[in-house]
Amino acid sequence: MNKRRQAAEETKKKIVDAAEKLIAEKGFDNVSVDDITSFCGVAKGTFYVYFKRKEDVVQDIGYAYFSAVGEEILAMKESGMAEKLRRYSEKFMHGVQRCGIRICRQWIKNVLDPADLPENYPSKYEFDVAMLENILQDAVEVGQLSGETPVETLAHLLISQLYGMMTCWCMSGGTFEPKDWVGRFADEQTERLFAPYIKKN
Amino acid sequence: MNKRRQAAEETKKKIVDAAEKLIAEKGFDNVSVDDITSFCGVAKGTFYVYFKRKEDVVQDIGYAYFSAVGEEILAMKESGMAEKLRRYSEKFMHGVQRCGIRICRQWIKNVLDPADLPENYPSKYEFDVAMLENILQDAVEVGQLSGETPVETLAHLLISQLYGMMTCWCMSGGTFEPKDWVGRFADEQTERLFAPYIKKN
Amino acid sequence: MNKRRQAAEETKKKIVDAAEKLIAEKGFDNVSVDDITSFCGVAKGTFYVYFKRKEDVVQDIGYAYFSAVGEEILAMKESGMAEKLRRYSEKFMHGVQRCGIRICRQWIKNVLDPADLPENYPSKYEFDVAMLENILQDAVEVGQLSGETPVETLAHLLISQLYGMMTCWCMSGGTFEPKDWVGRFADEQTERLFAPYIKKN
Amino acid sequence: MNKRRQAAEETKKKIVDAAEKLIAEKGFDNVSVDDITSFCGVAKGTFYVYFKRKEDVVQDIGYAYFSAVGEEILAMKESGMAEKLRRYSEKFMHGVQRCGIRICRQWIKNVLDPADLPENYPSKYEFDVAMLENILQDAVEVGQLSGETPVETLAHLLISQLYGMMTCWCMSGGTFEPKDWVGRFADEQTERLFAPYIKKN
DNA sequence: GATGAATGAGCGTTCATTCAT
DNA sequence: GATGAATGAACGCTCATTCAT
Repeated sequence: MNKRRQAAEETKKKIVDAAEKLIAEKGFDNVSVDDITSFCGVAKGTFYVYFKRKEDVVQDIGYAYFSAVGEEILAMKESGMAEKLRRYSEKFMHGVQRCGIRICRQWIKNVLDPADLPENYPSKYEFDVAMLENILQDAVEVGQLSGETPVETLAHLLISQLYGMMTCWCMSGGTFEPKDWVGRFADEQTERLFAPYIKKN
Repeated sequence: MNKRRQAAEETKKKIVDAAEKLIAEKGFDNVSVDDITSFCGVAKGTFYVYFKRKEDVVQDIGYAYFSAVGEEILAMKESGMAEKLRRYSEKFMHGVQRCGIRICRQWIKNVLDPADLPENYPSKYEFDVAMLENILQDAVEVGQLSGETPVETLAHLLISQLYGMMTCWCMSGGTFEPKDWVGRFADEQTERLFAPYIKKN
Repeated sequence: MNKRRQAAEETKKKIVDAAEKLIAEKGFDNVSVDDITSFCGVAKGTFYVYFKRKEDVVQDIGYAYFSAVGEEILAMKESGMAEKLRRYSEKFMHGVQRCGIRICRQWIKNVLDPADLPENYPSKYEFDVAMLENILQDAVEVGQLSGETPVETLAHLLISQLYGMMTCWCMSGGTFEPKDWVGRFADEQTERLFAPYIKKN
Repeated sequence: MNKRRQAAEETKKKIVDAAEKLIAEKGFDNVSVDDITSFCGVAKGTFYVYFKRKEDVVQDIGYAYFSAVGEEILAMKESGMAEKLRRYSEKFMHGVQRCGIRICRQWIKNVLDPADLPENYPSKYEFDVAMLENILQDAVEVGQLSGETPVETLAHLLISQLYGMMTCWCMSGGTFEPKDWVGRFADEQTERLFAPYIKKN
């Protein structure tokens, strides 16, 4: 039933939101599953209906935001490739700042030490790559990128750069302004990366 | 007897050094008391001979360094008050950088959340204030500061500023250079703070 | 309606078959309800439509086989009582071997520790006794056993013997050949048990 | 202190004895650490002072018996090698029977699936091999076995045979009489194995 | 002062079972 | 009848802390 499904979605959202709030505040290690579930009024076991392991909830934090970014870029029909990429990078780093250091730290940790993630459980990194692949594939189809564009490789490369920036930002404790870096990246690195495949018209 | 005292001092130092090394490397939460004691080859219980709680060991990290700083300033018989204060701040922040973020974070945590510290167990913050009071009191006695100098208040104020800087440095992940800040502080804030009490001669 | 009934019967069979396969392979304790239901493609809750507790599914394993045995004996119109009993015992132990130790162990466990079985949920033991009672009652009616035959008592006694053998076989890990034992039993114990009530003709 | 040590030894024994009793009765999977510790009146955590993991306690069951066997064989100064080996095998299998199937099953499981045993935690298998090596080495030194005897290899071979018998005995549910097998082994296999190294005098 | 055995609260995780849809 | 989201008790294990020796 649609209603059942919707209720479940809401429960999951309650858990993710509680996790986001508590982890951003106290750090991943200082928040227990019990804290999260009792904060949002569900049973402890319910957490494990939605996440195989405590760590996995972190992957879902910011999901709504980052999904919306993907949609937004796909909707930019009038814009050139360079602009799309710059906007994507900007929005991405904005999301990073929005989620905060503690959560980013956990994202990075999960990438560095993927442990035994169940197959059908994509890390945030994989989610991000997949979304960018979508964007690039779409650009190929509407003729903004050439048919030879190595979509997968480029997606990995750009996302890696963004994760690198996120990491630096975390390690720096959040001082430097990612927007400045993004500016430089979009104008230099990224453009150089994509230049060979961008079609002029 | 002296020998026993000395042996005890050495045991404590072994523990503190082990704690410093391990915490700096892995973070306070990821180091257990067992890790610390087995690393330096003493029994678990010995830890609690010297520290009431696991957190307390952090207060002693850097103790030797910060003590030496105090001694050094007191020995600067020829220098003016402004120079002493500037030097103190510089050395202080140098010690902060030397101990590293993970340890500073724990210092700050202990100040923010003093919990149920046993009365006769001064936090690092209190230790630092007391030392600065010593320095200021000495300056009053040698006539560098006026007899009306609110020693305690000023000590708290300056240490607070330094702790503020330490906090910023931690939150920034260690990027910005505290020395620059110290320069400005010593020249402006600190001087303004102490100006009314500094005696000209 | 008939169709619905049939569909339900099939669902139940799917569950029992999955349970049989998995339990025989891994043992009752190492198979979860989730394992069973996801193995046969039904929802977790469906299991509880058919069984009040996880343990109860074991009672239904081999049901088809043991039912068929009962039918077969009832159909042996031409045979004498001794032959019927011997055939029943043989077939019974054959079914036991067929289901395997792990499942038998669980049958025995359920008999030994009936816990809070819901009233209308006969254990396999009760099912077996009831079936044998049917066979004996039929024999009384066709004149093979005297009217004084204590049907219920005898059924319990014989089934107990067979369960004893099953238990021995389980405890022995399945080495000795139950058929040999059955041979001796049918010829000695069983015959002596039933002798007073078997009518000669 | 000796007293402390002794008290600890007793605590460990209490735990092992409780584990032996409960596991032999209900099987490893149906006994929790809580069951064991509360049965013998110690705190849950105490269990983990002595054993890294729940499984490890099984390795210590029967320890006293098997140690005594080793001592006994070493004390058989007057006996020939063949007799020593036969006695060892007999006593070993007697110990196996004494501990019961459920515990043997767990021993075998731990050998088959050593998981991540900590280095200094020998499995029962390793303990048994080491003890037999001792016995053989002693025999070499007193001149019963030649200097060329491949002590380690032979120890492994004989223990493997005994474990093979234990496994068969478990799988058979305990029916066949290990003593008979041992008889044959000691007379045939074992003697053939050791024959080339036994010195006649 | 030093020890290390003992403690017990707390954590992450599993899973049989319930029940509204 | 079938579903699957929700539950909560129970488990294995960790670890800061206490205390008799």
